[in-house]
Amino acid sequence: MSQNQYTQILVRRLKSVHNLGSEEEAAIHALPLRIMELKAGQDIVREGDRPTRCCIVFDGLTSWYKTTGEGVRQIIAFQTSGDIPDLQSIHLDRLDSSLLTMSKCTVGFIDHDAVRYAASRHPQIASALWRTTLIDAAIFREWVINVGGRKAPARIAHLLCEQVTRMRVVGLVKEDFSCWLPLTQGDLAAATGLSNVHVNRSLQLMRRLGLITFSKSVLTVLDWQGLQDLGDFDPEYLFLVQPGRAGVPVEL
Amino acid sequence: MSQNQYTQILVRRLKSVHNLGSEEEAAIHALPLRIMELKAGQDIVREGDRPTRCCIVFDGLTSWYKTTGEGVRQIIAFQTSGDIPDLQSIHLDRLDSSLLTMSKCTVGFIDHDAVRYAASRHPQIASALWRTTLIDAAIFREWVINVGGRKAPARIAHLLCEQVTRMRVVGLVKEDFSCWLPLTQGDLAAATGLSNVHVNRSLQLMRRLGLITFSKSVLTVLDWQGLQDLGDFDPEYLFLVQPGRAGVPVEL
DNA sequence: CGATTACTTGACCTATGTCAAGGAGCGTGG
DNA sequence: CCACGCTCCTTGACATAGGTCAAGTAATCG
Repeated sequence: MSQNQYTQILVRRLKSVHNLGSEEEAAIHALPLRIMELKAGQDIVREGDRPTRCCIVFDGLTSWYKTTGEGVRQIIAFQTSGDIPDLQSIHLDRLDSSLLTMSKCTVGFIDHDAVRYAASRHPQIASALWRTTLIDAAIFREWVINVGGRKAPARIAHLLCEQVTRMRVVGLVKEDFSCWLPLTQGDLAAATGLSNVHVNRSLQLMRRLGLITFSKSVLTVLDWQGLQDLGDFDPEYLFLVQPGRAGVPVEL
Repeated sequence: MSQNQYTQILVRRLKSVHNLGSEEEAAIHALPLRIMELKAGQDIVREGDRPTRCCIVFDGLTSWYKTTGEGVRQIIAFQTSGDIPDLQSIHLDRLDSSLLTMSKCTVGFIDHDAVRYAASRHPQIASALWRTTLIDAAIFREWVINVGGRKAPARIAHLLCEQVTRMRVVGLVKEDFSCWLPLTQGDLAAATGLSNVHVNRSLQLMRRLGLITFSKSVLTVLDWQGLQDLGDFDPEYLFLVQPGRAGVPVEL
């Protein structure tokens, strides 16, 4: 894959978040991007780090996580193709959580300085990036509700709905509503604040209800409406734009 | 209180988040601010609204909340003096949660257009505002961990630690480590994802341990270290700056 | 002073966690 | 190609944190 094909993924993502002109597109394509392949289970950056560059996910799945004093690992967010996990590090020098590859990943790195320069030259880019971080925050808010207010099966269903929805937007869900989701039941447990065993049992319930199939990292949704109902899922908080309507043209 | 005294609160807050020059200060003082007094228990804005202005809290306590399909109310965040709860609405037109006054409040409103204009003229202000929303996001992340990964007493202790820490920064905690915290046990339950009764019992435990006193909306911390230990609290995620060091001078 | 709201307590229930063991799949090295 | 050793999934028995219900008390307020 050429450099240009990677930046194209970034352009598409940002255009789905905010209007960008051709000038801005060119500026994004001109960003100095370093591509890296990473194995599964690697920390990309760790809590306490002070990175000087941003990470962009092009392929694979990554997650933010943090460990409590009692040693419980809590996953806070997942990122797939097009996501910029640590965009916030442009303005928050110190990382408050760790970023982990959940699978083999292709990621890119861009120096903060380059991002800042592009943003200062192109207010549209700055707006797009800001809006991206605001959507991330909206997702965190929904996660608070998910782990704080829903029962086990609903939590898991909600999480799966979110993943499928976000992956669908970037073309990672097949016609038959199946997608590659490289998460173990233990990972789902860490993301929902449940135990391993209980996730297992809840998944069995969801299978018995005919909602999903999930094995060997392949999730298939058999009953999308049913899954959304179980998970109390309403995608509004993801602030997706209708295809064709390229974001809300808010000017700085 | 004069208009200027209110904008002064805003200036102080933003300067604690990011470097601002005298020019930027002047621009903030020039913002058209409308002050309002609100009673306790009022929705300032609601999920689904498309506000055209930002809200700033000058006095009292407000909260973001959302209600699940099963009717469980989950509080997602609290705001006190100097906080700008719905700053994100500059870029996200639709609100994904509702903002409620937990007490009598003095709030101010500034039109989005005015904020955008100030931000476009003064990159430092734009950076300060962006950084503010990023810190909010860091707090959401910590809340995910809190409700997802900690036991009841730890959750409550962590929440109280956060509130006390944030209020201390803006001078709302007295010498004797007491502060006005207008929350019922039911509110604490909604914020921690616990039941009313269990919050009651956990608070009793914390009192028995000699950590706090909490009655009639007055919280007194008797053992700050003990409370932090119980709550597994580390304030790093709040990105406070040492007094004197006015934020990290990151340029757009 | 009655009504309302918040707090407290006890009894009981259940969702979820913990522990432990077995099985299935899979990559690696001999 | 087998065998070992992973890691993950599954299941059962049991434990417990926390929820629910219900009633009573205390505080607050018009």
